[in-house]
Amino acid sequence: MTSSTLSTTRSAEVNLGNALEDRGLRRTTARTAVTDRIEGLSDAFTAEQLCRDLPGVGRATVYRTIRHLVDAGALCKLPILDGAPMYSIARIEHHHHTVCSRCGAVGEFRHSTVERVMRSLANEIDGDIIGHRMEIFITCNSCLAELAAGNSTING
Amino acid sequence: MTSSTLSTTRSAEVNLGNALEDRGLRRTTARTAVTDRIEGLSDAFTAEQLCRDLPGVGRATVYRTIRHLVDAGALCKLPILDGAPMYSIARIEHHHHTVCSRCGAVGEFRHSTVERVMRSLANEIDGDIIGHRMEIFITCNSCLAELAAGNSTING
DNA sequence: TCGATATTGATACCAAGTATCAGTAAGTGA
DNA sequence: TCACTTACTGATACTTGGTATCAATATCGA
Repeated sequence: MTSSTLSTTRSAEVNLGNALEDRGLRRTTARTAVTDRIEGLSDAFTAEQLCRDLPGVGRATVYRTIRHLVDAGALCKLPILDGAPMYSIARIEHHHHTVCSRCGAVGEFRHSTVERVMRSLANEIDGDIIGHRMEIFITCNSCLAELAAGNSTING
Repeated sequence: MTSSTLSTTRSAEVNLGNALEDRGLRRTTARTAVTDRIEGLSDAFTAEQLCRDLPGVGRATVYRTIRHLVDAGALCKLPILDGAPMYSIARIEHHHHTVCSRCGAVGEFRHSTVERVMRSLANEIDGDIIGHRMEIFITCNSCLAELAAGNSTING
């Protein structure tokens, strides 16, 4: 994480409740429970995980609140190859994701070169480009550490 | 489509039946029906679409055959933001996809700059990069033509 | 406080995909 | 060609992820 073009800066000012109010939605106890829980999570999550974490809030309400937050641009929905999509708080406006293929941890990053490539592709793609999505699959540092520890225990 | 770095070359030699046999799977009438149908499609497709097209083949068999083909690397599975994943024949070994957000048409492309960006990101991402995925959302040329025709009829 | 209305959550439902398993087809050796 | 083993099939039931419905309830401005 050395280049100035790469940013994973986290803003502490994310307030999902405000994002809902800004869209004219009421601040209810159920919605507050959902947004508080999401803000308390450090990683990406699935809708079902949130339902399990909040047994006092109905499934329909959890799904509805997530949808509102995605519509508001406060959450990003990340389609996963197998299984339910994951959601993460959109802390950086336009960004891409790293997904650890071992533990599923999702990170955000932004790299100016990716945007430059998109501009250069614009001349070469048949049709009008209206957006793009990029995911980088990694083995994250903590998994690498675990793997190394595991190997040293087993093998020597 | 002018640059030599961008390739959408289609090889006519794709044979999904062989891909299955190479994995030690039997060449059965049901599997042949599925692979023939897929080879006859010009565009990406969903599993359910294939089930509808092949009423004589069981749903389970269609899903199983698709899974085998994906495992064999002969099909690529494309997670879509909402709805069922789409599948397309993997004609180019490593490639990315363009997805028309109006008609859903999926194209393949390969661009050397994308790979260069990946190599430059390797130094800057926390963890080991093991792969990546990129989709470009477009309005394809035929949709643009349709839209233009529709506008000229309605507005002028 | 009142009343209009947005919201909730239990429930039923739908779509996509998988597990099960008895019956069948395919390959193989005699 | 036959018999036999084993892979494969497909009907079915099930699971998972998510949405629609709707009566009851909470919210918030007047």
